[in-house]
Amino acid sequence: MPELPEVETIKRDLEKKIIGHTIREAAISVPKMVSPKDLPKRLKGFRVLGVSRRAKLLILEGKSDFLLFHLKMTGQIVLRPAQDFSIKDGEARQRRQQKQIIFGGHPIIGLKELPNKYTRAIFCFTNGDILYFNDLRKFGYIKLVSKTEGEKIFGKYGVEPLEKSFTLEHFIELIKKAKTARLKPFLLNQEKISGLGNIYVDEACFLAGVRPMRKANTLTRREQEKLWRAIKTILALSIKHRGTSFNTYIDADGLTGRFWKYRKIYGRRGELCLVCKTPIVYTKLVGRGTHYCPKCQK
DNA sequence: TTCAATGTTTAGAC
DNA sequence: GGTCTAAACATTGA
Repeated sequence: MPELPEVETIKRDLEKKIIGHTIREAAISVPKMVSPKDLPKRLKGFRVLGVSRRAKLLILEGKSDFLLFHLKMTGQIVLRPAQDFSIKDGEARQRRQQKQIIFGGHPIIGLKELPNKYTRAIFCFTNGDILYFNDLRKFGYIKLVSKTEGEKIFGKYGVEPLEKSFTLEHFIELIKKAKTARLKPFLLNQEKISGLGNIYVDEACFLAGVRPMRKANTLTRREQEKLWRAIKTILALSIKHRGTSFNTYIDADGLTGRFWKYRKIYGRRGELCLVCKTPIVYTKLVGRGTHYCPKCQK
């Protein structure tokens, strides 16, 4: 699922747990998802000094390197705290369950054991905590880069929509440059604005009352402003609800993303618009499933 | 069997 | 240089 709010949620949860901790050992099972090839060797003794996010990239900051995670469509990060062996068996299991924290990503139903068949990399910390990188479709990647290389990668991404630098003026400039591009590909383009994915593009367009297939340069000033505001509103709302989970990975732990319940348009194919009761239209746009209300969105 | 899925990159056409 | 499209990556489930 990982779009900006999901990665941001992971980032906020992780930084509370792993800053200052050191990787004792790393193991990878799908080499093509990882670079450089000798990553496990090079990660020995990697101390996490900070956790951050750029676009949809999760970043563990080391002394001289960045460890980058991209979860793509089905990536998932789980931190399992060290198990407490000092308490009795049944109790330990229960406590472990309570302490087991899911840091978002794609929910894989019915696979609660760790590691599981989708586990692509494992990082063991010296304090006993274990970080799992799971990815059903193997689209994601893990990359250890120097800080210089890292900055180069970050530089390719566009403005962060929740930062102050994402001003209305800046947004209007981008729209101007986008010319005849349709809103969907324009908003999905990470080099323009970074972090929006398919769900939030549909949601933002709905909130702004504009159709995803509108040409960017046909927006009125009023629509530009509404869309700008909608992007920030939607992202902030989703972060508040810990992002989007299509399903719950672990039941009743209160830690799964709740934004799914608040979505107004995405994934509601065939249902009625919550505002005007018109059937929601589903179509394909630039190869992506796209939803809009033909009455509310112009 | 066929289609679609939360992301990104690339190739080719215009 | 830009934009658009389809395809590729790999897997599952409806």
